[in-house]
Amino acid sequence: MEIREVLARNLRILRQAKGLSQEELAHSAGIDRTYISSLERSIYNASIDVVDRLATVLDVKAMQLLDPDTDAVMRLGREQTIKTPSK
Amino acid sequence: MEIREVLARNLRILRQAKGLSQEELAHSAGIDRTYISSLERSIYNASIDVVDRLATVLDVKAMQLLDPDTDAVMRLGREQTIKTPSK
DNA sequence: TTGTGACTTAGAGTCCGTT
DNA sequence: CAACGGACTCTAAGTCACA
Repeated sequence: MEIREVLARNLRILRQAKGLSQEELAHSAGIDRTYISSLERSIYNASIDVVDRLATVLDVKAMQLLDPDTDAVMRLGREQTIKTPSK
Repeated sequence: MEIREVLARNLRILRQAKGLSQEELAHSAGIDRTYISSLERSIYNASIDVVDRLATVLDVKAMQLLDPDTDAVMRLGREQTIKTPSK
């Protein structure tokens, strides 16, 4: 399992868990919409900087986006759905 | 704290814990010698593929190289020192 | 709303060397 | 053994048009 596929899956899981479209996520992270699409299709080896920016928007740590454990990531996604913005 | 600095520190900690030189690590991971040096000095934003290959050589998961928790990484480093190659 | 191709450019990553 | 520089190549980064 390529690391870029792990990122692709986690990205999509967490993005959908937050109810965001690729466009919304892209805008929040200051990244182009089509680039998000590319990442979710494992086209590129993202840099850790991009991973970090996406993680911030998705309310997780950068390291969690690279976690191959899908279940753990989905649990994380559900938490994020419940723990709404607040503050 | 920039993500590339986190990687830089973790890289150096784990590499030294394994008693490897930059050159040895570079060679084992199929990466250029000077590039490892650059990464440890936070010059570049590595791609997740490079992070993954380095993690493999260092006997850790890719996600652990991006862990900002220095103590956790050092504990990991000590474990790796004890649990020698074997096999 | 997303996928895809075509494109440009900034920077990742390599290879030579010296200090 | 590591830091550092220059010159190079290749791909990620970023944008646009269109299905």
